[in-house]
Amino acid sequence: MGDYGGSWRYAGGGADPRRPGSTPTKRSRREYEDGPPGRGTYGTTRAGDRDIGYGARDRGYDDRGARGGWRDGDGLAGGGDLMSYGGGGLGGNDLGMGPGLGLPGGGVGNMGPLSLVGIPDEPPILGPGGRMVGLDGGMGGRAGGLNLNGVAAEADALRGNVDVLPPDASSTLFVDGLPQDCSRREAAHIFRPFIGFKEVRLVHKDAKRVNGGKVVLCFVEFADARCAATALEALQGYKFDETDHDSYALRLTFARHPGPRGPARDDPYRGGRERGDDYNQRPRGGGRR
DNA sequence: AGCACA
Repeated sequence: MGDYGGSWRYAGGGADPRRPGSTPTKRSRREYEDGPPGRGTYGTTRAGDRDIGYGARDRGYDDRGARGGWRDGDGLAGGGDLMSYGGGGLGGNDLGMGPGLGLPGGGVGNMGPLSLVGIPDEPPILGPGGRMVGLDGGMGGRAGGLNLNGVAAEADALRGNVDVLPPDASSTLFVDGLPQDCSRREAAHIFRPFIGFKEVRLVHKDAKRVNGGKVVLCFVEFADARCAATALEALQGYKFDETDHDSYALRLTFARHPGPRGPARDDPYRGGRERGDDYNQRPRGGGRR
């Protein structure tokens, strides 16, 4: 029962970037980066309808992605490579969220964070987008005609109901509860499927308890707060081993001091987003030069 | 509950 549970929603229901007809070629990718900063139309939230279950937690999303056909590039960053996901290109199963849309420099803007949760071993599901929130930027039209295969609940969940983000929302997630031996690569696999994912930073700290060992903290950078929020909600409580009830469950919050190292200083997108006060106040580069 | 990197 976190603070965020159900109290807000986020833009879901983007079109699947890989859907035919709007194939994100390298050329068209540029368009995505220029999505209008506007708010889009926030759908109303239906009260009581929680647990969107983007599937990250209840579908076999963990390992298949990791071992499947990732084309890894550098293996960790979200941006850059139009990888074919699960080896499938358009065949998307898995989460179907937009890894194919790894945007360099974080340009997702307010595109619906999720295209759609894939259903393993189901035919490809295209972006729901019944109502696409603020996605007019460059997807080349609305995502009509989806094929939801009659999964009504899924459709509802993905329709893209949005409320405002929590006040402390930021583009950086703080993730706790990773196993000690979790590698950066492994952590990145968890978040990469989410649109707007950029980077994972692992931090090894000593546990508070003296007898405790190390604890692994994780900071995940997203293109914007809404993308982060989507991942937060979807992965909250995510268990590494869902068969083992005692296994690690992720706890995700927004980072207290979102200090995105990126976007790079020359990234034009940088100006479009508000930054925390203390970030700007923070001394940079140690004094005079 | 636990928050680092530049």
